[in-house]
Amino acid sequence: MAEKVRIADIHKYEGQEVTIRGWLYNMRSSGKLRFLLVRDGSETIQCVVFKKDVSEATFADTDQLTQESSIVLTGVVSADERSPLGYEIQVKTLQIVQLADEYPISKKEHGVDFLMDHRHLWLRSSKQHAILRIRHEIIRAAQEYFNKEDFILVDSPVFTPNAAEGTTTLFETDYFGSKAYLTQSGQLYAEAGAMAFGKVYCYGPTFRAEKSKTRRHLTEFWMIEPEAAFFDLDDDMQLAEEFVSHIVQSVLKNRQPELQTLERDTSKLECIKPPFPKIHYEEAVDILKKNHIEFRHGDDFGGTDETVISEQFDQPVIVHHYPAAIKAFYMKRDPQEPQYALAMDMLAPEGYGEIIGGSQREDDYETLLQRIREHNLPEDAFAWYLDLRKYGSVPHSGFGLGIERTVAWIAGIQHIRETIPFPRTLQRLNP
RNA sequence: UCCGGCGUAGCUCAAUCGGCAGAGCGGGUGGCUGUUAACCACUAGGUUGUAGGUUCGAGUCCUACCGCCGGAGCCA
Repeated sequence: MAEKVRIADIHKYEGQEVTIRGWLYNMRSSGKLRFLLVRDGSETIQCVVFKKDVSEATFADTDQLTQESSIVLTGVVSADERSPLGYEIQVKTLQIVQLADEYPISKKEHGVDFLMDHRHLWLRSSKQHAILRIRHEIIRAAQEYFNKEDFILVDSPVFTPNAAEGTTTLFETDYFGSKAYLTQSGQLYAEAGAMAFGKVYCYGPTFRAEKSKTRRHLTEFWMIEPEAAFFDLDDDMQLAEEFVSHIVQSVLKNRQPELQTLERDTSKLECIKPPFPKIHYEEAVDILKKNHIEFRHGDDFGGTDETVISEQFDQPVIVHHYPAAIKAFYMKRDPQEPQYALAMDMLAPEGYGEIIGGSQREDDYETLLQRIREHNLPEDAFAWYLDLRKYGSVPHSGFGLGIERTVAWIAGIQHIRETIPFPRTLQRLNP
């Protein structure tokens, strides 16, 4: 009985008979020869069927095979220079598990909309494999970093009774007769966690009902949000830069083949090491002025503005001290210059935009209550949040990192919709 | 919501000035003992997004609608 092996491990079995289980990626035939390209999720390998080496029934079976038919085959592993993997399998027996119907995704070009309609099948192709493996590595490395730094995972709820920030449109749902909203951030709950555990993070999906139609937007995206007690804005920025460089270096270390598949210029990633450049909002505005960009002082930066600012640097750049007027109610103001919030955004290089938004939080009860009133937010819904300022309030800070934008940047993908298995956008809820 | 673009075979596209709707891939049949998006021959496959209009004649021009894509605003 041949050992069942993953194709990724095939190099350990040269000269031995093995069984692999997978799907037919492609087949080429040449008279009495059949070349089956078989993938099993871990890798793809060419399997050679010689008519004289197999039974007549087995050889006849290969003629029926269609793209993506599921098969189990047994054969001997042999080294071969002509194979991209370095090995191929000389087939002895072949079992068809299921003969696939005509497969909609051919090896030629397809449009994005067609591929997205078949996203459940598109995930099988090599480019999507590479992207999602990099996504996996980014999430793994992010959790590894927080674990190493003694942050505790304290997840936030998805159903919430109120908006974290009054401005953004929320998805409304019926919650047994009353209204509930899908969360747009786990931050407020992470703050409660930080007061309980000191250092925490949450990781989960977040939802924005904004009608944004750009390559940087999804209606459902994943965010990882650390929050730490006794952290000021400087501590927060230092955490952010060390966290992001750990993620980039982990991808470089563990996902080289995937980066090559995507033809990513890794020299742009190798230089990502702390410290990152940190500039005041006013310095960022000066950069826009020098580049003759029309910009109204006091506004937030648009997509083009972000690109121009980030192009001045090889590394991600952190912009801090935004005008308080354009920032969320919970952000603490700078005591020296109260017109500025102790806020910071991290902009990814190469025009990939904002990947982190964070701040030091307002920790004074009266000030926070006043902000809630100024923003016309329901006081009773925030009673528990205000409690955090009544029972041992301390300076604290945190940030949120958008997973999909980070994947797009590190993997070098133009459009964010390919960085998540099943994207949800303004126009797409299926599959 | 606003601005711009595109809808032709299962898929990706072509069709000159308004004049017989085509190719490649995929499917089917046959051939080939080392193929690398294999190749060769033959073959099936169409309400040109929908509705109306102009014209001897519309894939092509006009109007409306529908769908999708890109960008702006807003944000991670």
